[in-house]
Amino acid sequence: MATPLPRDPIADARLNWERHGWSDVAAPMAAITAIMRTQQILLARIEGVLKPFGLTFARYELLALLSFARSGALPMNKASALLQVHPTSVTNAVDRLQGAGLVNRSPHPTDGRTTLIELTQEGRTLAKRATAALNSDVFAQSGFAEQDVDQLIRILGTFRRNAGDFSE
Amino acid sequence: MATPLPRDPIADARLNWERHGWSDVAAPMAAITAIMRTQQILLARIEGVLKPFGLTFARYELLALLSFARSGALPMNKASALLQVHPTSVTNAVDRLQGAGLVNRSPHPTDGRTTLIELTQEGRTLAKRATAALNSDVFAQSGFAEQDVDQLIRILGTFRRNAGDFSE
DNA sequence: TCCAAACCCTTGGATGTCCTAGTATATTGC
DNA sequence: GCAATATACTAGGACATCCAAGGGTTTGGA
Repeated sequence: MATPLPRDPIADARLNWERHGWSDVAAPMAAITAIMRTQQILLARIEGVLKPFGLTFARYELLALLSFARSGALPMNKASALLQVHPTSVTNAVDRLQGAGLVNRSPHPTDGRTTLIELTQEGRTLAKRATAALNSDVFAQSGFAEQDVDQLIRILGTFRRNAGDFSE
Repeated sequence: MATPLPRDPIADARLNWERHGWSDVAAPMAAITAIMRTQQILLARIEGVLKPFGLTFARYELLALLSFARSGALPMNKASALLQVHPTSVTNAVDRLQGAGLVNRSPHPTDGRTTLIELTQEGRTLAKRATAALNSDVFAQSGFAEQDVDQLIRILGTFRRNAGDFSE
């Protein structure tokens, strides 16, 4: 980990915004920049925990998604929609997971366009172990106070709904 | 924009966590996943606004940082520290900005190891225009309620300090 | 029935991030 | 004063993401 900066760079950016007469958007700018930076920190932690398993976050997410599907299999376009990433990203992740023997591709029984991704036994086992590691090493020590976790879920949930992620 | 999902995938993930007996970490898991997804949405918006200027977010951040430096110039290692990205990422961004005529590299007057990045006149102008676009098209319509912006700044500020971003 | 439009996946290209290693310059300690 | 250590930047490689384009499969309207 790098040496801490003497001052908060995002707070400084906010001051710069105010100095330049953009006070009306300085706070949202700071909040959005903080989200970007926080994501970066969390991603680094997650990748660090997953590295010993030979997984990246993208691959883990796919593995976890499959492990929660009753049949252990999902169409690629379904996975793309649920993970909210571009179809090519799923193709990429499946290629690597398949290369590692964690998933298999199989044709859809009724739709010739669709490819199903299914967990292998090793894939299911690895997903379980990786999840346990994330639970204990990241989620159980998130660094957020309990009531702040609730605030985040509420605030970001509203944001995501307004952004068109889901309708419900 | 893709069609909204009928259900919130993160809320579903949380239910899955609870069903598997991980209730104690289900909420932080949901909060962290929400941060990842929110970052993705915001980044896409920002990149969309910057695209007409021929900028990406990474390049914009560097340009903006330089525009706030009194002299319009910074050592690369300083930029790396303030933007909190790897030095090679700064090298990459400077290469492209320099290719576009927006910044120049110049030797540090007293330290032969150090390279200064300085804004060109076009760089300064473009930074100004891009910032105006972000202010009006992203930050002024962030989608966060005013009090939620304050909550985010507080919660994420505490998190970043605890994560070692800054000491203050 | 049949062809155009819609849909699904993959390939190829551009960008960004990080890591590791290598070169050059400064600083430190003996 | 000089060797050992530290610092600064860059080159090459692995991954991830997106976009654009292409080939195969389905669907739906004329």
